[in-house]
Amino acid sequence: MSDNQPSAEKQSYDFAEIEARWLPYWEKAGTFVVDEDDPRPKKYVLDMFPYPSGDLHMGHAEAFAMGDVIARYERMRGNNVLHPIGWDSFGLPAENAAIKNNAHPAEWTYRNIETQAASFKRYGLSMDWTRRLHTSDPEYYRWTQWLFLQLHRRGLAYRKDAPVNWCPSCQTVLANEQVVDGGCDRCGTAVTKKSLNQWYFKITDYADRLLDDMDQLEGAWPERVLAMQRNWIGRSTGASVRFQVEDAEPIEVFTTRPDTLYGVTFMVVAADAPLAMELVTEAQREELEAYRERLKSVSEIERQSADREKTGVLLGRHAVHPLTGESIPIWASDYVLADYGTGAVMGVPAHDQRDLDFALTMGLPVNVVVDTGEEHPAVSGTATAGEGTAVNSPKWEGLPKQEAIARAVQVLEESGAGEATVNYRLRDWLVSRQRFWGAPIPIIHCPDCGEVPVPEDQLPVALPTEAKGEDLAPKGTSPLGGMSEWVTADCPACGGAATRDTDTMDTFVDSSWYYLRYLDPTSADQAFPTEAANRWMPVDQYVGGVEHAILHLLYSRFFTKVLYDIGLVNFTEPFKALLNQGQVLNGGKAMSKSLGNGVDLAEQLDAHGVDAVRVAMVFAGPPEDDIDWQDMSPAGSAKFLARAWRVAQDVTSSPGTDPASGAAGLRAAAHRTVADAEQLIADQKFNVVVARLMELVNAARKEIDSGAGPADPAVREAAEVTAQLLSLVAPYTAEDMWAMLGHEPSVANSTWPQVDESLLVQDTVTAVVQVKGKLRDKLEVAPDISEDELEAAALALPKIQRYIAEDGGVRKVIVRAPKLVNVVTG
RNA sequence: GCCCGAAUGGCGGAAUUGGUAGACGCGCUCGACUCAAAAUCGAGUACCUCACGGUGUGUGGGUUCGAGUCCCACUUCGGGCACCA
Repeated sequence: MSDNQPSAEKQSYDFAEIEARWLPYWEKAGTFVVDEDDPRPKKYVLDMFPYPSGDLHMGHAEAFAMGDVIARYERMRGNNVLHPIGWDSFGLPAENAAIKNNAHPAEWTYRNIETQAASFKRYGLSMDWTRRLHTSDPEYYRWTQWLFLQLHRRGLAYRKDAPVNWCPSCQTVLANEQVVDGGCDRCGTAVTKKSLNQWYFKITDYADRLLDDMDQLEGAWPERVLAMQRNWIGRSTGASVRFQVEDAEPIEVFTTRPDTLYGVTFMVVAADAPLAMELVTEAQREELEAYRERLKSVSEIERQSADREKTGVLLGRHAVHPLTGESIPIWASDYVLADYGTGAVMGVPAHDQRDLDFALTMGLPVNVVVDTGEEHPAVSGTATAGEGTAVNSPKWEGLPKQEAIARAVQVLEESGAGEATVNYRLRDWLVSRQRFWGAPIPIIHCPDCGEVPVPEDQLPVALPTEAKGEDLAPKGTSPLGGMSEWVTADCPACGGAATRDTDTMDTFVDSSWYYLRYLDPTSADQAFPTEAANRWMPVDQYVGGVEHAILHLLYSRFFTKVLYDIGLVNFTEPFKALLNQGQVLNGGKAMSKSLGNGVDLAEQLDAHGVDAVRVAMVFAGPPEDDIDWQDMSPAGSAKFLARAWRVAQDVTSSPGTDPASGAAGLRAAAHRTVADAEQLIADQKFNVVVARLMELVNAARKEIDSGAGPADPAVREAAEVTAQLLSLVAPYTAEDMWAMLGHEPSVANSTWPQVDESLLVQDTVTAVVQVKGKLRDKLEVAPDISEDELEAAALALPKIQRYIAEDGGVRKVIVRAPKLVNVVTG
């Protein structure tokens, strides 16, 4: 290793030279390649894989710096660490670039991947590059298709006609989760509704498990992510109630407030649901059709606005109240959602604000059936939805809310008019897309046999490689549909002429299982090896942005549960712990081209060095907080790194020197730093780890310059500890220090320093003396001082005696030996 | 509207279980070295007060010998969901 040792004469810290020395070394030595047969405990540390949009940016730099701290720490702690990298490489931007440049999306995609890969390597991440994967490789999406077929086989992938979210700009459908504030989450265009036949995954079958299994994640996932998922799944308990209808099928509704049943004065069905057309009388048909026509021009953003004026059409038909036999008018309105519950609701205007707004607009009666002590809703305009006592409700008169609900359910069940029900906000996952650059859905449509899965041995259904430019332009139907040679296929069942399904899968399908593919990314026999999955999974630490709090994480959790049910894995949650790193802002705002406040990562790396940028990222604040580039100082970080490096350079003792005889103060500082770092890393306070390291470097500097001198064994010990701890954040500098100190590379594979507990025991501790809770004096005492001794010493202090005399004597003394005495006077 | 989270010097942020508020860094001031500069090293830096001392962790209350930390009410900011019956 003599090649790697800097020459003996003093040089100055040169990050470029240090980077040039170690980057090729790690690659050549395979420092971070995982040994599957390593018997040590496993740790799977995973960063959310990037989308290849141009080069890496500041956000990547932060997130991957955090993940690498954890991976490197776990490695030095004696674990066999799997820390892989790959690319989420299907998706729209590649397709748009291809249309613009008259090229195939693969060109843009793989060029960007190479750029990013080179940047990731330069960034010094402790990745196992041999496991690299790309979701757009046929070798990968073959298995995405295979998984689709497994879901299909179990009835979890199905097609239905339904109103779907449609982005007029991207010319494709969107999942519910991809509609943000009524707009497309990619381009922001207002989403419209369109009735289409589309593929869905039946995630709703897993709603309960997705909720209940969150118990496993409690404490290890950010609370807000768990809250968002709970909210998204939105379980509400209540009752189904059936209302008989004159000359038609009964209408079933869902309600969370069956106790308000006596307050029903009307019913409403979703105007855009087929049910409305079924119920409408001939006399009202024309009016309903006109209303439905008007609704088509209303954007989702408008429609979702809660304070919008209520509109609706009377259907001319009446339902029968199941308890009173009263006749109830049925309306159609757009304030009722077609795809939640049954698409119909019972209107209880007194106790539901939306129903009240509707009733007041249409002049419908408002009957109070829960006495909450508030003003009559018809007068106040505010529905009373809170706690209260049932009134005008013969079968549960006088009961408080919760009891009334229970009683109402019982009454409904006895009368056969309804039963207790659970409803979810979660909808099935719409997975088909009318775009080119994704995994084709492996289904063949046969005029005789219908929907036929592509046989597994014929996977992958590969994308055409010659398509380019205008071939890929969005047309409202999949571009694949225009490639007739590709579309034509023989039916696998009957051999007759048939056509391929021309839609591709949502890219979130690709990313729902990639963490399993890393376990054997090149396998041509299986999606992933079950044995290795059960050994490596679940991921011990997942790191990524909070923007995936719902979509990707929910889908991955769903996939894992499906795989568990199929018997392919023996765990039910994919990610044991989750760290959401914050964003890198500039001037309080997210960096963006339109604001012109972007900071180029490569320029910063050139100017300050990789390590300085990484230290700046980690030191700027707690990992989960947003950090602002304006508040950061990569130059300051570089200064610290140079300081640390010089400490190692100044060490004159030989490697292997016994530290026992070294300066006691510095030894204690070094061991205290290691002990603190362990706790701080467990608490994910990486910024404080850096602060502690700065203190240690300062202490070592002082010892060298004005203490025991550079030859003191404690200086070597401190330098070694610094190199090891620093390697979590600044791998290049640390590696160079480690080599200067005469050790074999790599510091990344060195053993985490052992804390000598006896060095942490201090000779004296500072006891604070308070009078009535205010700090008045301090005492240096032995750590094992008795309470009586400490009290006596404190009371004997002249300053304290003065306060006692002034304040009228001692009333009480609280002693917490050896840290504190509080004298209560008066 | 509902659900989460946050608020500490000029700035980013520290502060196991309630027990020295402001670690560490940035910035700023001064000094050493230098012909000079850079780099480096050292000292100082919450606020008020000449000082003794006093005041201080978004606001107002409370619990406690003692509160940044616990409880109640509120304010502001950030995030999520939202006509989900």
